[in-house]
Amino acid sequence: MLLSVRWEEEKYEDGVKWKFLEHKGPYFPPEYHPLPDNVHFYYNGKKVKLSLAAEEVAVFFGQMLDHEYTTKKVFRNNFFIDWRKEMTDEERLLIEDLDKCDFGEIHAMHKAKVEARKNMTKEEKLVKANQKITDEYGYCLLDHHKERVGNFKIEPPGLFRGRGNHPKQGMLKKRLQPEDIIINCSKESCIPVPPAGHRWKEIRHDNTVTWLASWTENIQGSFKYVMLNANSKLKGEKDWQKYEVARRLKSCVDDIRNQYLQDLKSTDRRTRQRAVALYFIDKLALRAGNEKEEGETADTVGCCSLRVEHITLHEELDSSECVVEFDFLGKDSIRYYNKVPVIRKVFKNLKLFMENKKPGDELFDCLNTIKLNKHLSSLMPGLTAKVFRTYNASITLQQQLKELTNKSDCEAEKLLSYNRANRAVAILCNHQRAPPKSFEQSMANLQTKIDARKEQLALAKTELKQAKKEAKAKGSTDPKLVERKKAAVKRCEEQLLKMEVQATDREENKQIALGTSKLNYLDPRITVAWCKNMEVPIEKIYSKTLRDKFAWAIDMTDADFEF
DNA sequence: TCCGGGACTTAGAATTCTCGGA
DNA sequence: TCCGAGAATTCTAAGTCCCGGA
Repeated sequence: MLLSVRWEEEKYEDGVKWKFLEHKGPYFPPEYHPLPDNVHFYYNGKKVKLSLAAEEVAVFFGQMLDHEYTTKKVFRNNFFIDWRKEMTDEERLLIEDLDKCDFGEIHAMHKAKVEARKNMTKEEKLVKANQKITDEYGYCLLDHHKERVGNFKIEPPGLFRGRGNHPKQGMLKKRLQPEDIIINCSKESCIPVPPAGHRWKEIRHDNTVTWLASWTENIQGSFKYVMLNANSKLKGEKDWQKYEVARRLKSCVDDIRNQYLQDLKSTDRRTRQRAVALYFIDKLALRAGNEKEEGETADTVGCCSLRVEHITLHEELDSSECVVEFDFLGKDSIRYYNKVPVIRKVFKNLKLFMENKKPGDELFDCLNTIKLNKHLSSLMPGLTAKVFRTYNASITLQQQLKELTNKSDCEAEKLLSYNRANRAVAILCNHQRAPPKSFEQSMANLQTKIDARKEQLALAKTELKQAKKEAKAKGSTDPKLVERKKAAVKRCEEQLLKMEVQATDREENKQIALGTSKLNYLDPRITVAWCKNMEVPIEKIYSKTLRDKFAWAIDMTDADFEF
């Protein structure tokens, strides 16, 4: 196991990220194995033996049959177009309608495989073989340190699963070959050996970047990278820097806020648009909102790319004045819906920006993220729109923890408070999740348990009373009986409280994802300091992976740390 | 100033693992 | 000991932001 690295050892020269990098190259997924003889594909009711290439793609679809994706028109169309490209001329001539395709046996085979795997022992699941792959490909040597590689496995082929209403969903993600992969490593290192009979696309020695391998993905034409694990020195240092920038914002945020409040009155429309956008980014933790290529991705927006149709102005709503109602799809097509009272100057500006525009027109027609970030970096070096999210998330956690936790609380209560503070951040950042499938059932189960425990407690109390009475009346035959009964009542009460707290926590968490903010937005030093103050073990908050990732913070943080 | 390429962080879903209760 | 729910981890899509060239 790797030990966490200390950070003071060496400072990198400006622009040079590393001096020595050696690795084995990425791991390629196994080749496609043809279907067994008893599994068939049918077209129009007739058995059809597909060519290997077409069969592989058919299997991708067949495996997904339970998924909603396969019912969507766009997904089906894209899949069918790409599938036909893999077919032989003969197959193409025959298979002309996806609706006439029967993947039933392929689907059944897949389900049976999944089921069989469930019942396998660890050995059968090839745990050891997988460990061997990790041992061989999962590590690299970076400036004399052995470091874990994050995603050392090349992405297997499959059907593209874009989020939301993605125009390219269902397209074929092609199998990657070594010939597609660029390797990056030191000149003087052992160059990774490509799989037998293959060669790499290119070998590069660029020490100003942190990736070990890269390729161009065939759906959007974007780059993909093999990079280091989050617990690596390189990533850890970057993470630390991110929070230091956010802390610097803390020291000048008042000035910046005053500035944009002033700018709301500017005679220059561009300045006023920038000020309103900044007001949203600061107050609502909206993302910057880069421009996107139309038709290439799902239609989502952030602050700068908001359109008129995404907001509704209410002079008065629910006894508040100047309310802006937001309704748009953000990153990952997650809906942002919020009704926010704003100051009058913002409200008036919004009205002006919306004048004479159609619903599909840009709200901030004189603004984009480049202009916004240029302005921000002039106010503070390193300041960009996303720093506000980090800053507001972390400061909110710190404030909420102060407000909610008492040293005298029991551990379960402290953890509930922590989760509530975490939740406040997740709500601010709009981190949502689909409610777990079995949510209602599991809540009901928990309630049943709580009820049972309540009965048990009542019984224990009665027994205690009885024992006391008997002890008083005739001097007990068992002198420790009362003590034992007392302990039983106490135990019962503790268990009941724990369950009730758990139920509250779970209910409040139904549609909220805490993980994203914990992983990306909350300065871990706030949490480490809180744990020390509250005498809560860090393991209660951070999983093993998070403790590794935040090793730098766990090492360096004292109880008196202030964000 | 605009544009596209490039590198990196952030995101929810899918998959795998683990642990507590029957 | 077995099972299943929930936690942890993995996966990879989808953002942000910077840079360099025209």
